[in-house]
Amino acid sequence: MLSKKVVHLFIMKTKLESNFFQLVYQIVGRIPCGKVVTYGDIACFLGNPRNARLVGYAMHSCPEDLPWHRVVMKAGKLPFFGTNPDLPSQKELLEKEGITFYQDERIKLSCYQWKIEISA
DNA sequence: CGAATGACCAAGC
DNA sequence: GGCTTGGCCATTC
Repeated sequence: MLSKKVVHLFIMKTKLESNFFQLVYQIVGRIPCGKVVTYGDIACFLGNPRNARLVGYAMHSCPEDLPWHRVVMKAGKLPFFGTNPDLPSQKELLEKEGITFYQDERIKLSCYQWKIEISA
């Protein structure tokens, strides 16, 4: 986990939009290619380990340019299995980045989980 | 301001 | 291992 100081700085930085959602968006937007993050990790990073649900709620109304597909559940499952026929499914997007899955559509978290860090 | 909502999580069976 | 239950708390209505 990160030091509280880093988290504090990060929050200060994004204080303009002190909304929980905005912070979530900031983090998701910084996820590197080929990596994934869990809802719980994001919640932890923001200082509220129990807010995983809110993170998911934030994703529900996320901007289109956000790589939301890199956010997965803790068990490695995909939270939102492509309901939109027009858009590529989350699995497809991840596979395109070189991420592979088990047969049961679960991701290999141990390999791809990203340690959240904010280095400007 | 109170009540409902939710792309989650951990514990229990 | 999978399914069910309760709790969490910011956002919305």
